[in-house]
Amino acid sequence: MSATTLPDIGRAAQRFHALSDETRLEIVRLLSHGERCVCELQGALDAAQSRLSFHLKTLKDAGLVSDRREGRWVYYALNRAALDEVAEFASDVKPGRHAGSCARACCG
Amino acid sequence: MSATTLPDIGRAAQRFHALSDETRLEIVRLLSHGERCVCELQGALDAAQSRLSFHLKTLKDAGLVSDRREGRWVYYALNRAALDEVAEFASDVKPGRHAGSCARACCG
DNA sequence: TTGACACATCAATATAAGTTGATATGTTAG
DNA sequence: CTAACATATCAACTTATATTGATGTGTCAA
Repeated sequence: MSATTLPDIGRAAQRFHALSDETRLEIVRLLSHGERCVCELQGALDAAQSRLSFHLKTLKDAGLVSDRREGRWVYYALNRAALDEVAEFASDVKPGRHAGSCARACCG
Repeated sequence: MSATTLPDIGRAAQRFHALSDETRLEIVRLLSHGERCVCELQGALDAAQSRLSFHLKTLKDAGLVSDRREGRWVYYALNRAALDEVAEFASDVKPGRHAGSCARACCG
């Protein structure tokens, strides 16, 4: 991922959007300790079940988490690759990474 | 910034939200080449002026850009520290960083 | 000091996202 | 087979965001 050819800016926006909600960030924080089923998250966050389900779907659609059914439980886990992409975007875009290669590039 | 004490989750959400819009990501991409005045961005993005102004304010409120007036122009530039924080969040939260230290932590 | 320029702000509107409560689906225990 | 559980989905509603066009503010040049 290079800053000159940012891939799929729409996909990046979707990932950032998934991370733009406090409830979802709490979920991510909890999942950073390992996979969890919905009911565990529910207990930890004290959130209505349908609400949690909605946020998990948002995270999943953005590729940030994956889910896995085990019996009646569904376990969610963070997707490391997607988080890498997020971090990569942020560092690729930092000024200085272009070493003056394109002083007035992109702006007419 | 450590994952066990994610600072100000609200602030993180605000930063991610600022990055959750394609127009704003384009702005960020342009600014990654160096500071730009609004009219340059306007030309590059073919966006209405008030629209651009709105998005720049969103980025500024989130601390992702700073502005500087020079004569009649206002130049915007990326804020490296804020981008660092974004990248840091993404990497702090990656599974594996907790090395089994808290197997079932946080979940009752 | 007037006019043009660069930008910000506002009000109105349109669209998207989040919450809630109810219902549906799949799974397991009895 | 049925009841209970874990989760997903849906419809209705509320709230937040984005877009547009108009107006306001600061700055410069003539």
